[in-house]
Amino acid sequence: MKAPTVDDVARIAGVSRQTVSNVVNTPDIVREATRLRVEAAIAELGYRPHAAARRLRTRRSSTIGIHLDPYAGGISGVVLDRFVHALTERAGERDMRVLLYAARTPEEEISRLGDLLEGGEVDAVVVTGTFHGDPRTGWLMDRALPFVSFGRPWGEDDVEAPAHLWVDVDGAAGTRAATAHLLGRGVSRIAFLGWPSGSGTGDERERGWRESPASGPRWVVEENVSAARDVVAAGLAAAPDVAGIVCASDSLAIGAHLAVTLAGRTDIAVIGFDNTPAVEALGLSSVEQLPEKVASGALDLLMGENGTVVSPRAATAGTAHVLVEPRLVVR
Amino acid sequence: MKAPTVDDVARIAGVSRQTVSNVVNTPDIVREATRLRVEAAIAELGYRPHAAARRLRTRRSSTIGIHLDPYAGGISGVVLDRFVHALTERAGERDMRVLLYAARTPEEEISRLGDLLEGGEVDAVVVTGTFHGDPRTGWLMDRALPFVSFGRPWGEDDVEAPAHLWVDVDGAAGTRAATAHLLGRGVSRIAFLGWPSGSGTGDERERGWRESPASGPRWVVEENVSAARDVVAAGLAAAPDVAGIVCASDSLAIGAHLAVTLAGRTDIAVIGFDNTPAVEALGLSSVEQLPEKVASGALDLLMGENGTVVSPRAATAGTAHVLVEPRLVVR
DNA sequence: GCCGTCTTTTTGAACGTTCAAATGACGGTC
DNA sequence: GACCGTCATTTGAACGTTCAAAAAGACGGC
Repeated sequence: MKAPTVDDVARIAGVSRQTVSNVVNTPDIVREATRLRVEAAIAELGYRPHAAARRLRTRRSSTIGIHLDPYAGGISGVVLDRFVHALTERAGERDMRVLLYAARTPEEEISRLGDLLEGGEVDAVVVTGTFHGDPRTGWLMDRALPFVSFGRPWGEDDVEAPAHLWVDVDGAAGTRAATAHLLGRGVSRIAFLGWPSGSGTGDERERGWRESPASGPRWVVEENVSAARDVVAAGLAAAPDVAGIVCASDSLAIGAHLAVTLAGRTDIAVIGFDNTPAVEALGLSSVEQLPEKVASGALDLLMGENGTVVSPRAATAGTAHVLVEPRLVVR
Repeated sequence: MKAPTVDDVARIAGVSRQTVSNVVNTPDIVREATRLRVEAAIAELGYRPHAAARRLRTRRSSTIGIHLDPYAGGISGVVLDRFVHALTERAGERDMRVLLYAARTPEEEISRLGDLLEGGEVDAVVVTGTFHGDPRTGWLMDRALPFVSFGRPWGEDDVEAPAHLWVDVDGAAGTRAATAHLLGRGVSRIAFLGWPSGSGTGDERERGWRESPASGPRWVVEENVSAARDVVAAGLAAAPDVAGIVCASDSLAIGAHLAVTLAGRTDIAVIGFDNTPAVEALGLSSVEQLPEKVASGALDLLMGENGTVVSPRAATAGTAHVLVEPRLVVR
């Protein structure tokens, strides 16, 4: 009843331990006849390599860690979840596993990161939701631990001289596309509904609208559907000629949609950001972040274009980040 | 620059390997003075136990595997994602990790399950989205591999003589509560908007409404917002006295909500199922599945009430499943 | 038949931990 | 003072794999 080991397979096939190992890991260096004999023995016994023994010897876990925030309940979590899905699929293609870990605070997360990385539980981690002055990235860099962040290193550096590997979505390009789409349909008075200044992500998204040849008010509100509805209702009353609203998130877009519907102004086009199931259900257009591309980019940075082993790219300008161009989904 | 091992710590603290191991794993059997000395040495060197070595020796990975479906894009994925979040948090409290794996078909999933469980990569798995005649559960049972399913073993058995460990949400109780809520508010003509018969989950949810003292039509449609909208629009035209709609999912509820709004019948109450961010944003009531309780239940079944080691409960009647009573969130 | 080269296979050791059993220290009892 | 029991600590071995180096085989040329 005990699980078979390389030795058991070797005995049956009449070869040595190491040859069995070679058949499993580097079949091309084994003579064909031998290989077939060993493969038959493996099949007969139902042999599976023991992951822990392999990890111990190779000092690789073939596992990537990713943090899950305490579930916020809001719409925003959906993008992260889609990213986790995509990461799992892409990682599987490279014979990698994805391990989740939970932490409520950056401090708790740092402690977890230490356990996981220095204990050899994971080979690298993906840090999500970075913010200005994030203690996690600094801690990881000090120890030269392999990681990539989903979200750029706000403020500290940028595209020119990256402080570390990162992947991000080009928020400005997203809102620029949304604004251009409305302009192309003859809408000229286009408002932007965004968050208070100071969040890197929000400022980026606003920039794509501001730099477009569109005129219209800028409305500001916290991430909250009913607050957004009220702000838009008031804004429309003050500026009734607005004919399109570009929003920094789908939550805000839903609020705007409600205000527009209640005011009977269904002629006004509302565009969201994140393309969550909620706006899909409501038939609103939205900017799609393409989490699949973000996931592929993260793995490329950590493992090289086609690598199956973690060996992070050096953080030198130009190749140390991936900036994904989002796509406008028109409905 | 090499990572310190138990031996390094032992040398500094002037004790043996095993004593260091005891300080880490069973501190109470070590004399206080010794323990403090060892702890100081651990802190000084920044020692972390090497996960792979521990796993190899103990033959435990302290890891639970969970499958992620290919991302469907729809609203339904949200419940599973919340469950994964909750499972990760609860598992962390018991010193357990959660490993994700992807698979597109049941066959591919079975192959993955074999690798993970028999290779010692995970101690147990959580199988989600079980269906009638599911090949995965049978395969796992044949090999006596530890697992629990989120979703009951439809058809093959049930509460009386469980075939395996399972956790599920009591769908009938959810729609019963929704119907009762409407009845309590004086609404008597209550329709049910559900899926075609045959899916265990859908039939359960319908049952909670059918067994309630409510009269009203039963409308059937695939899981699709615009199809639901059309069905409800037609249904309301035929039965204008309907004053409440209980739905089998939030997607259907959004469709119903759209139909109700377009028909100007905002007096009609619509209740969804899953309490996703989308219906929250729209201000609809919905039945909340409480994924946190499902996650706790799954771990209780796999590890015992307070255990920190996987040792699945025997599948004997009464204690081999957890049926979570959902909660109606009124908006 | 022997040598050199290249390919294929085998051998010994090591990865870092914990289990199981042995040893040592210390009081208490007869 | 010898013996016993309890508690604290140490010792040797084992978990299953792959690395690095050594050995054996195959093959052609002379």
